[in-house]
This record gives sequence, C-alpha cells and structure tokens, in this order.
Amino acid sequence: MSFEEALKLENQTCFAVYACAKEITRLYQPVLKELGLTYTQYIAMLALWERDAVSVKELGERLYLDSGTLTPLLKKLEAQGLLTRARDAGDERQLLIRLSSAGKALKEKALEVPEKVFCQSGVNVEMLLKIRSQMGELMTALQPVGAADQRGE
Amino acid sequence: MSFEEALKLENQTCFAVYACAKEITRLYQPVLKELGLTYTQYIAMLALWERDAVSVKELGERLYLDSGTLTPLLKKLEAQGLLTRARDAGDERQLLIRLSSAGKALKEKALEVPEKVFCQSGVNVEMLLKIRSQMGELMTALQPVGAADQRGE
DNA sequence: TTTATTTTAATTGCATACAATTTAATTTGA
DNA sequence: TCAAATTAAATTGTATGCAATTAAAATAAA
Repeated sequence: MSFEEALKLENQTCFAVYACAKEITRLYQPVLKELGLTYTQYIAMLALWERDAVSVKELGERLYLDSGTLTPLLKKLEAQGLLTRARDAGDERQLLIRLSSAGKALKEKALEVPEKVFCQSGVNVEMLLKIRSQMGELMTALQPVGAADQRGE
Repeated sequence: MSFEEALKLENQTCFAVYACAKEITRLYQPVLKELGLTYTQYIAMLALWERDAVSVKELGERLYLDSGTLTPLLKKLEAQGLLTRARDAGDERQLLIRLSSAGKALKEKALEVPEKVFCQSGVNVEMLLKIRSQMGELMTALQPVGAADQRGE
C-alpha cells in the first residue's frame, strides 16, 4: 500500500474500530436508559455484579479507566443509591465500592439487556463471537506496549 | 449462554470493542503529538486531505460526528492555522472547511504516522486487515438501525 | 525511628461525544 | 407571495476520558 493510500480514512483500522465502538454504545443507549444508566455506568455495574466490594484501582484495571473518570462516575452511581463508597478500614488509601441492595436488585432488570440489544442489531452470533475473540487478540497485541513501562523495560 | 453468563464483562463484545478503541487511540497519541494533533483532529485531517472544501455536515457524516463535536474541534484547527472556516456563498447555512497551505503541508509529516503506529503495535498485517473488514461488516449490520429513521421506516 | 518513596484517590484542565435546543438560511406549499 | 417546514451550524448541558498534579496513607530504607 502506498503512503498515499495509507492515509485514506477507509483504510484506517483504527477508525473502523473507533466508529464501531461509538455505534455500539449508541445501540445500547435506549435500552440502558430504562435502567437509568449510561454505557460507562453499565459496564461499571457489570464489573461490580461480578465482584463486589472492590477498590477504585481494581475496578479501573478491569474497565481500563482511571480515577479521573471513575471518581465522578461512581459518585453519580452513589447518588442514585446503587452503591456506597467508603474507605477501607485496613488501608485508608483505598476506597471500597460496595453495591447497595438497589444496586444488586438492578441486576435482575439488566439480565435482559444483552438480548434486547442483540435483537435490535442486525448481527448474528457467529459474527459477534468472531469479533470478540479478534478484539481479544488485538488487545493482547496492543497491551504489551504500555505494559512494558510498568515492567521497567 | 445463561443470562448470568451473558452479563459477565469478559463476554461483552461491546466492551471488547470499546476497550480496543481506547487502546488504539492511546497508541496513536504520542505519534500524533509530534504533529500537534489529537486523535479526533487527526481523523478530521485525514478526511480533509482526501477531500477539501467540504461542509461541516459532510465532514460529520464521514466521521460519524455531529456539529456539537466538530464545531469546537474545527475552531481549534483553525486557530492552529491548519484550515479556514467560511460560509458557503451559495448557501449561507453551510460552513465550508478549507485546508490552509499549512494544513496541506502537514500531510507530508502525517505520511509516516500509519507505519510508526503499526511498528509500535504488536499487530501483524493479516490481523489488521481481518479486523478492518470485520468492523466494516459490523458497521453495516449496525447502521440500518439508526439509518431506518432517516429513510422514514 | 524518621525520612524518602510508593501507592491510591481526588482534583484540575483539556478534549471529546452527543442529545436537545436555538438561530439563521433555504426550500416547500398553500 | 409568504407563512410553514426543513436544513445546517452553533450553543447548551451532561457525561466521559485521560494526562498531570495533589493529598493522604502506607511502605521502604537509611
């Protein structure tokens, strides 16, 4: 591919992924609105439904988000009564996020989200699974770059 | 897959794409910093290098961005001297975006961006092409949903 | 122990994103 | 023609997203 071709928008894999990510969150939006959640709030709740009483740091590592994003987001979820934020008694640096009963209860309503979104999309299961595995491959291919610093390389 | 499994973070294709998109822009960031551009500004310039003197609307359709995002972004690029913003004489509603000589000249420096980013990533060409075509498929599968309104369905 | 370093969140500042509304210009229709 | 509807940007308001800095707490090291 020529340098010229390499700059065309339609040839950018980065743009394809970027555009898809936005389109996907757009698809979720109306469904999540029924739960009173934004997309980012939804994935935060997904993480908490899997593992409760975690620190902001752990949550951030799982969601690839830092405290700059999570602190205000978690404050909003706290204001909605879905979770509590309290310092860890053993290590006051850490803030433990715990689901409230309302937060746990919301999971029941969320159970139908994946199917609803899937039905609204024109995607079949095979494509979905293929994409997920491919994104996983891509992520592991990209991650070492940033992770090298942490390992001191 | 059970409803329970369907809510696990690692099973979310949406999250996989969302996380990859962020990781990709992170990868571009240091390379684009040398050009004085953010990722979104970069894809806007890519579009303009392909076709100059376009309206905000046309640019928005190609980038999947609306005027709420583009107006401030284009004002910044104008302030950097990369483009001009002027109403279309034929239709005063439209704002025509035109590259300045500096904006056109920047393309030369940008020619090496794709390769630089590619080399920094641990991705091979095959994976890249496969992902791009898959994202294209996904986009067309998702687009009809939103596009139906425009077609009046 | 007591200072230096590290760790964890919060904060600050900047740049998106996008829904909803507003404004100005153009086109449609009665 | 001229009011109604439509279109294109800009604006407003809310919610991310992240780099960089700050503050507080814990750990390491001298």
